Amino acid sequence: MSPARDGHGSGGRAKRPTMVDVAREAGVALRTVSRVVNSDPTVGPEYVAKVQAAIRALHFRPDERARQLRTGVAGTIGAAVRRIAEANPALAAIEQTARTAGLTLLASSTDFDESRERDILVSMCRQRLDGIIVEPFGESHGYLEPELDAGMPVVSMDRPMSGLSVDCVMADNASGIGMAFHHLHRHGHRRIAYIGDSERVFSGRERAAAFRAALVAHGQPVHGLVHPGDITAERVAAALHTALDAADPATALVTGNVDTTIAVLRRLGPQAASRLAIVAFDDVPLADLLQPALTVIAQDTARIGHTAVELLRARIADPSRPVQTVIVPVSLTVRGSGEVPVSAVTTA
Amino acid sequence: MSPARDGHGSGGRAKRPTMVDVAREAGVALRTVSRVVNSDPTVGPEYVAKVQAAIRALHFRPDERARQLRTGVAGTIGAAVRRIAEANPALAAIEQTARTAGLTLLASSTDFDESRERDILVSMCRQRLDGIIVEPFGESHGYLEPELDAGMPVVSMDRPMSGLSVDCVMADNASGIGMAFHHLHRHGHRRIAYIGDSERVFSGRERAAAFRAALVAHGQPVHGLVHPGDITAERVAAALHTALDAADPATALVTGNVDTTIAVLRRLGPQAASRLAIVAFDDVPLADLLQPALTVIAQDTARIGHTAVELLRARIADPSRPVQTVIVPVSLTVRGSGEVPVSAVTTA
DNA sequence: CAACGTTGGGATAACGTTATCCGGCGAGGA
DNA sequence: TCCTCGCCGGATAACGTTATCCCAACGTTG
Repeated sequence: MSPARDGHGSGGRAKRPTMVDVAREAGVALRTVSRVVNSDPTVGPEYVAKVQAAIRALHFRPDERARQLRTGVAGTIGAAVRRIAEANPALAAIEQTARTAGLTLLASSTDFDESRERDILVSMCRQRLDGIIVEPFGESHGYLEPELDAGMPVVSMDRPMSGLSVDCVMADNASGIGMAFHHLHRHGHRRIAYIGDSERVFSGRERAAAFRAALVAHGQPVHGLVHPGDITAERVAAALHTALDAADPATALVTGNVDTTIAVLRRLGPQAASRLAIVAFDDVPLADLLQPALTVIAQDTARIGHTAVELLRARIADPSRPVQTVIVPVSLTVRGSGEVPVSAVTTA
Repeated sequence: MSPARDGHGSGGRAKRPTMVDVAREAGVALRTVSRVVNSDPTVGPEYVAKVQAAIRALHFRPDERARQLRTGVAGTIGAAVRRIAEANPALAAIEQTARTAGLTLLASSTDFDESRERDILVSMCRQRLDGIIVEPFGESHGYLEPELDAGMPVVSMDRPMSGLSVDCVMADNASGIGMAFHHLHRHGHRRIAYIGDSERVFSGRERAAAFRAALVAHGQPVHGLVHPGDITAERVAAALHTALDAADPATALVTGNVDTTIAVLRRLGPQAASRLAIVAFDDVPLADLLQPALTVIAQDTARIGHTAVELLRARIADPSRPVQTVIVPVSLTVRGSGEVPVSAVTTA
């Protein structure tokens, strides 16, 4: 019922006031308004007061686009991640760190779609953002090379960027898988299976390889125990069947990422899941409320996100600094599912 | 190891090519380049080819900021929600719908902080976005009034915007609470308690009021059964104590939002939780993996997000259209926790 | 008293794009 | 053959801001 909205006579859009309007209102030069807006200290207090009064009276808000066009800096960095709007603690850390550094964050979901990823990155370049953090999905990022040459700072997160030498921060996948394996091994398990993401994806490739290495290091046969692939209900079901319904069934399971973990738990159901030792790579929201609570290899997502922003800021500050890759350690969080003893299976 | 990155002699930033450079390279006028970039059909094919070749040769990318400054439209809408980077299906729907409409989405977390919310909204106004979707948190949004007058389209989501007449889309809180109550009542429960968000928050207020109304409608006493408040472990524990350890303990529980639900489940622990009938307002990720699986009142988040974008687009297209509030129905998802019989408690 | 730094504000040229206005050129009609 | 009309490309003025240059006024000093 506010009369404000449908005013302006009929159809005439209210033009926003500009600095010229403010200058006229304050009876002052344009340059002075600019100085006040940028809180330049060389303006007399009475002028400052006059200008600020005019700004308030006219409800003036400087146009950020014009400022960016003129100064060249955006004060904004982009983040192209697989999914915003899903639990993504690294993105939360990025946002937090960016905010602290006085940077606006423009986040977009690549949505596991290579062409969408490209659209987003190109769009971010067109917007002349100060830099981009990307969780790369596709395999060919050659189209970014001219952008890098033109000085666009880029940091990749979670996996390196195919063919491009950019700063990168990622978790220690190999150690994490090793820790998971050793934990289960220490609890007596000898037949340990792995189900994870496709080896087309970098992290899926690294984790599967690390698991094979762990099997070999412990003198175990690899056959039938390592199941990387697309995360579909059918494929996960097939992998579980191979691993658990064999003559010599696995008594423990390592899952390779959040989606795999959830698919496995859904497939197993509460009964079977509680009789199997499970260590999941990546922490899962509400993992502590499951039964048994989920033992996980947790990435230090806060540090990953923070590092990504700091690498980007360093690159923005000094474009010629050497390219750097940061590996962030992972940690084991014991909650119950990874400590299910071997005997639990035999009693089933 | 790519030689690309540290090139450019020493310290000289490679200046990006502009349309003038492209025009010179193509031996053509600036205007022609602009027409090609905007795919204006009145350009001869051989000119188009020449310009496109020059664009490719120079790796030219038009500067979006300049375009926006000139044309006035941003092609971008803002979303100020409580948390990106957390499960937020409505935000996912907003992003999806915006993308389909050819709009870029700029999402930011207000983070339950009123001053941060203000910063974000003002910043979005300064960026002259085409419109803003906001999940309002604070109580005073008067500072947005001049923006509305200046024609900034705003849509509020989940709750109305205090004192401002803007389009709004939200879930049917009252019906949802009513459905939850009736569901539990139909399963024989007579002592049903409610724990939810603070009544300072609009939805917390609406849901608590609806629950009180349901109690009254069923001739139940209200005392000791309705517990709105801040969502802290202590407060939730106290509320549970009041509701469950009374002389006439509650046998069923309605939780008022996701955070409350999780806090309640954490406090109860798996044993107690499985002996109590629970219907949660708002669906929870992995709700189906809990034991028992969680029965919920689910908002139609896809529709809410979609509607928010559509309301915004309609407002952008016609700023003088009447302000509209859309209430989106909720639905009951039966999974187990809401169907625990009364006897389960007495056997404890 | 004149010359000189210093402080603080005014005109004006960018930033890179789009849009308005216009002029050149080939074709069709008288 | 000349005029006019349609068509397509070229100079130029915006969009709203910041930054460069410059000058007026003031206080200080030789």
